[in-house]
Amino acid sequence: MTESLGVAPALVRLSFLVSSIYSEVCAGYDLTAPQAQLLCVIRDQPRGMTELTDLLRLEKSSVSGLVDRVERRGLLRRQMSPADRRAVTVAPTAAGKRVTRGFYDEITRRLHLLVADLPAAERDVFTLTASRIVLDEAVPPIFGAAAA
Amino acid sequence: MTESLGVAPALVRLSFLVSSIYSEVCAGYDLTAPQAQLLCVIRDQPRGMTELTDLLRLEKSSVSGLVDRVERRGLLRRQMSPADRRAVTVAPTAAGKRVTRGFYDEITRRLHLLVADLPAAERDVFTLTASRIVLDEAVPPIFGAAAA
DNA sequence: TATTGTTATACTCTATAACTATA
DNA sequence: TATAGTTATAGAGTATAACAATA
Repeated sequence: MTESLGVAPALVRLSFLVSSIYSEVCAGYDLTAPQAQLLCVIRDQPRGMTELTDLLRLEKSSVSGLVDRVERRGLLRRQMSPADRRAVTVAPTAAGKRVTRGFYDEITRRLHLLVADLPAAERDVFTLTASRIVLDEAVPPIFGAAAA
Repeated sequence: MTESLGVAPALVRLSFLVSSIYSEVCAGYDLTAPQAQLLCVIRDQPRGMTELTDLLRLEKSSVSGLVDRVERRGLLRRQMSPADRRAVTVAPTAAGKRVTRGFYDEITRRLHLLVADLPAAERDVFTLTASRIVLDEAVPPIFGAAAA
């Protein structure tokens, strides 16, 4: 039997734990957490800079710099939009896709391990409640498919 | 009825959400997230630099710099240890205690709001499972009381 | 005028490596 | 020698403000 923490300590510590695992896996791919997040966001479809601003919740100048650094590593490229000559689209390169897939799969594996010891029913209920919270709060799809 | 995400997307997005709220509240107190975390960790008792290294999972030089910046704002002070003349103890000032209390209470309030719309039973089960995970994984007590 | 994006600047955060002082 | 902590350095991340180009 476990003593329950309060809601706030439980959430803050869980967030700290997940972030730690995320960063640990990032390091294995020579990525920083923001870089990995960017790659995950453009995984399914190319995105414009303004769109990335919303998804990552960063200022546009921050996105510019972040895209610069990942581009310099050859993991993504900027594409000019034919329709709007101001606009830029960001898409992963072949190397970027490989890295993203490896990273994504390993994160998934590591997080499954985190709940592996729980009874299946408890695990499912927990995941469902967490899903409810993030869907209710309109958290951007920074990991996993955009829609259900 | 909500469609459930997978375990990994649910956890990653929940962590992103909690971090966003954490940072938002930090901004209201003119703190960065690492600074607030430091203040929360020394809230209940003074800590040595090496101890902070373990609690915050940072290198000692990172802790030095972080303590420098919070000290410069007058929110904590370094105290010499009488027993070991190499050792330093970090404790909040009166101003630091006030800021920490305000920050802590607001984070708590904001996170309670996050689960306020859930049925009480679901909320309790969710909190218990989250507690189990973080206690099993020996997450450092970066928020809330150290022990149960 | 509004929008898209970049650049300049400044500060925080973090790690690695080298260092000082004490145990 | 080992431990506690700081300093030097370098790079990533971020925001604000000013800017250029296009719509």
